[in-house]
Amino acid sequence: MATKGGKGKGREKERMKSLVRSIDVNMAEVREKYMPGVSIDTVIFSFHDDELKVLLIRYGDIPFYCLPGGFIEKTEELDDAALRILKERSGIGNIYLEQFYTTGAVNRSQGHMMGEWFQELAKDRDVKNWFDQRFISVCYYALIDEANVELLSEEFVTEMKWVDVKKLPKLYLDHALIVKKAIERLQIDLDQKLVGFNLLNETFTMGELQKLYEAVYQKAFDRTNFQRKMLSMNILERLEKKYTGKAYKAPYLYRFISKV
Amino acid sequence: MATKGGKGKGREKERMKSLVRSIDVNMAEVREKYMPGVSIDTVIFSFHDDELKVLLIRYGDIPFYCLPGGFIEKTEELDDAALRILKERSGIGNIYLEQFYTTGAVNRSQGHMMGEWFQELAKDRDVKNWFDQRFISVCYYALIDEANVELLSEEFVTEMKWVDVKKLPKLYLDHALIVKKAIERLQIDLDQKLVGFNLLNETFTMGELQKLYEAVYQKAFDRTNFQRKMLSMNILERLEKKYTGKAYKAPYLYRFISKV
DNA sequence: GTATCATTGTGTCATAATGACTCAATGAAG
DNA sequence: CTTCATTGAGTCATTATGACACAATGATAC
Repeated sequence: MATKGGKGKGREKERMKSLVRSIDVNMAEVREKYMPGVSIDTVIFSFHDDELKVLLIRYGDIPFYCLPGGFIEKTEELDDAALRILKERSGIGNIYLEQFYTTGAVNRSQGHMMGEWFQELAKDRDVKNWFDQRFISVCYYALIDEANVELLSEEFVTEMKWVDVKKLPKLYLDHALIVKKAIERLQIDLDQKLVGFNLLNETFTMGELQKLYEAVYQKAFDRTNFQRKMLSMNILERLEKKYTGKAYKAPYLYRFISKV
Repeated sequence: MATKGGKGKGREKERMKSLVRSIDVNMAEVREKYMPGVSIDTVIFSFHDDELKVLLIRYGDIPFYCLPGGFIEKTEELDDAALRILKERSGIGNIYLEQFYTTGAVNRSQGHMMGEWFQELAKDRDVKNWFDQRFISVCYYALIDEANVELLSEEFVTEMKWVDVKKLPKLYLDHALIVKKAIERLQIDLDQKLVGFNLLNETFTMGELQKLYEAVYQKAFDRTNFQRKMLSMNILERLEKKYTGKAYKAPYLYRFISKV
């Protein structure tokens, strides 16, 4: 996906603090600033064209995709770090975000030459030792509305795109496993915590809501029973009808009412 | 609870590898061996006298209790580290063990003088810097049968006991929060994964099973409906009656059949 | 205007699950 | 033999669920 320009100096400044920028500063500063051996990865879901998608990025010429991730400042809360990283990567904040898994495979950093790749990107600065560390990664997932997001890619990010979870390319290390775990967690949370808020527009039709559920659970539901169940939960407010211009009955629009 | 003696040289050797022993070896070796800034804490549940209990330990003269915890070797998988630490603390292995949360509050190590306490225990070795690190702790929970466990306390462990989750004393840092999160997770898992296996004897009565559920969910269930639900799941095998010597009808004994 | 058609909203029906009960059976003590 | 706490099983009303049927609707084709 093509990189879109930032909107102002504020945003540019934020970008300066990011993971990838960090390899451009003095390594001593990085070691001073960040927790060693611990990282954060985020699985950012969106829902578009009836597909559940995750945000993937690629650095430099590295031939595989990564989940947006970063490091934890020594004086920063875990949740805050995840929010900051998410903000830096996708440009948005104020989002539903949940920790769901911590991965720490010993070989996470082996066989992938991440150190070499970033060393190449960073040129004469010594970053290899940093990236060759074994990282224990605390994983969060987030849901965003693809339509409301302006993707801001960073200096060393050569690609950034939404990918259907059913068509994942080769991913960095165990990131495919992380996505799998995130979907499992999303399935549990979708019903219980009504996290669908962020994956749909403010208003939506019952059919759209059902397609979201079907994308997340990767199975079909009976249309009428689905509608009955959703309505019986008393979390939807029925609005006016939506005239689509299509040759069939106009569906009602709904909105979540339990924002509280 | 009084410390019970180990059974042999093998067990003694295992104890040598533990967290607390580690402060007795050269700090350079500790820094070489373990991941910096990352720890593991375990919430070990047992069920006895109708109470859900957690295992707490106390080091030296430190005036508050801790969850059994330890550090992760640089070449060790996270799950393996948790198993090892659990083995070292409680003496048992081969147990249901699940990661459920990672905590990393910045002030986890502040205001508690953990560095000072351990420095005192370790005498002339420099351990303060290690224990004054900010630790991000990956938390696991485990279920064990209190009756089958021989508690082995270690050199610097002055106390080790089972405590009713409803009567927790002052705990180290955010360990009370960790216990709370563990119970929440246990409530979710108990039904779905039938983890009750390890909290009861091989055979048990329906009343005992109900009391376990009531202790975990901290609410009462209707006796007859509970029995109906359990029996309808087809996971229990009815055995002979249990003659308790009490002045009432003898209940049946049951056993889980879905060990597969 | 009228017919057509995909889609939507509502209703039916059988079955399963659940919560609140009743009631007989039982095992030991007095 | 009576008493009594406890246990196992059953009843009944209510709610939830899965599989359908069917009418309503909004645009298009004629």
